[in-house]
Amino acid sequence: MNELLKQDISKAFEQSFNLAAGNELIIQKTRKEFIGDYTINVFPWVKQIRKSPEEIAQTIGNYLLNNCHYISEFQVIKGFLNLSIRTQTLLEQAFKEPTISQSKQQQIVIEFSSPNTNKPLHLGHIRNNLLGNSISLILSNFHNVIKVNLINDRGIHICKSMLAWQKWGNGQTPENTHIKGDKLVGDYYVLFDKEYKKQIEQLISNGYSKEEAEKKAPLMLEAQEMLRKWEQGDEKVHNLWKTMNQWVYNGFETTYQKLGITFDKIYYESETYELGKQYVLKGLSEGIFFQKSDGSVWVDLTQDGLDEKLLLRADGTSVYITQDIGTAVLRYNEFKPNRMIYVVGNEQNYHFQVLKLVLNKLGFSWANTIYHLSYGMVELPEGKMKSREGTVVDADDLIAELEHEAKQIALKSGKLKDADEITFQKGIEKIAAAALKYFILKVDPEKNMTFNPQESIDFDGNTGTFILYTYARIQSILNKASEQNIVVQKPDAIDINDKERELLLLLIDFPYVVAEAASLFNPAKIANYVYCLSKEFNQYYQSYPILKEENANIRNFRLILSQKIAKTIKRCCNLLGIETIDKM
RNA sequence: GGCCCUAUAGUUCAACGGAUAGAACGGAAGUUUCCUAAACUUUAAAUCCAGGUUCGAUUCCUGGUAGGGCCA
Repeated sequence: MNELLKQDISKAFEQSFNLAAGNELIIQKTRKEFIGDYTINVFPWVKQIRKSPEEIAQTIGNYLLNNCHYISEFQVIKGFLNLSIRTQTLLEQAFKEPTISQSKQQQIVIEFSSPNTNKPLHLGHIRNNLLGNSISLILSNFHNVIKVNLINDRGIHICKSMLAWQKWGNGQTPENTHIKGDKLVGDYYVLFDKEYKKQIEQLISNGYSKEEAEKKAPLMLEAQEMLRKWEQGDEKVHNLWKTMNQWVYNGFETTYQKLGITFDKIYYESETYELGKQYVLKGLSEGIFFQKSDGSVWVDLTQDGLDEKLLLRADGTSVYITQDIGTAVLRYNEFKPNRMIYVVGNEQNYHFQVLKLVLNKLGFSWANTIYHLSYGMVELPEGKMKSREGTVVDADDLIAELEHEAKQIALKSGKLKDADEITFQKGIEKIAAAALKYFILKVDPEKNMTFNPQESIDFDGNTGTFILYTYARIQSILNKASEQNIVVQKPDAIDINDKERELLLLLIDFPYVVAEAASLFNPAKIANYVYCLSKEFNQYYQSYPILKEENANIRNFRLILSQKIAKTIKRCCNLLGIETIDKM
């Protein structure tokens, strides 16, 4: 519809004013207080044409009315040209299958999640996972998408939890404690920190400076020793490392399943950091990087407006970026993607600038295909989540809490009471997941968002529940229709009311919304759209009978419209990684 | 100290440079003999400040202020 209008309006400008409308031509929806469906604004051309806005709009309007069969009337208000589309055309457009994309255009690798194996997943990870997953789903309409995860499974922080377990673990395992693996390991990480702090305080009271104490604390020295042993391939350390990491992976898997997240390929930092090191050393020998007197390797980015950046520590151990270099190369060689997307928080904006530059300097022309999909932090009302202060919102706890709340509401309202135990539980889980996913995804990714644990996530208003409810309502109507042996079929020529018109226009919008979401990497566009569609339908439902409409032709139309809306809601939900349910 | 990001009702979010800035929650007032009230209707309430560009600025530019982040 949009394209068609654009073409014809461009033609109108050419024929009437011998002028290319160009990029200035923007079609928007007519505001509700005016008559019309689509609006263009002729102000941009007033200077060139040297006529009044009203005159220009009038001319274009006349041209369209005379030359385009689908325009039924137009109105000019100031510089705005409001066009009305023939109902028949709207019906055709709204009910045809949306052609989102014909062929897979590009190969895209998208990395998201990227957890550390020393801590359980929290709300920040949830945002990352949901964004990555939804964007993959959206892009899959246009491209061949490969979802990858990079697990940060090595380094000093991992050794800390290993060391603590070794010292104080008493042979605890997820099996014998019934504690989820990632939680158990996380507990030991916290324990390390606690004991480490005690040692620091002890040393300070013995006259050490804070800095000295932090370096000299025996626990820290032991952890560092463990890391060295790990890097040398010490068998005992490696066995412990493998065991504990496996606990964590099992734990993560449970959470991923709850969120409906899967990956096509998992990379481990322990398998890529050596490769990264090789490239850093290669760059050093080629004079791309330089070495400081202590032996550390750096890259000078002052020419590019940045600082010098450390690539390899003095003791030869690698830093974050070292392994990112290795992983990028590995990934490129494996998939030869046209584009590599990294879904990583905006705290790492600088890091990715550096990564791109470093890869460029190493001569990888594909470095420019890297796109850092940067998203804002999830904050609490009192500020950042801090694990030390215990304010981190744990992913599993949050999901459990939401399920509990959904259950209470369902029991109280008597919903789902006919369902058997399993269907009921499944329904609750899906409702809770939808509420969480929608809550996170409706916010523009680049913005920081606030999460209030007390108020938690709403089940009323602009929420995932509302969307699911609308869908279930329509399913209920359609089920009743089929019970009454009413066949949903195309109606004959029909007059439609304003609400129906609004709904048709929204349906026509769907493919454009998906395209916009894809080009902006922004699932919030889909979320806003589906909310708008659901709200519009609920209002419609309230004011007009659908199944109970007596005129069979109108009833037919209303049923087929409802069916189409349900289908579109479901599509949107699926793009957000949300599963719909037929009853609630 | 250098660089980056953000700023919209009491709160959480919308609004390709376009018409009277939309919603939700919360507040106030209503709607169940009728297709699911997790819904619907009515109502009060906002663009951080000062300049600039433009026919037109919440949106773009400059300078403040406040918050967040990154690099030392």
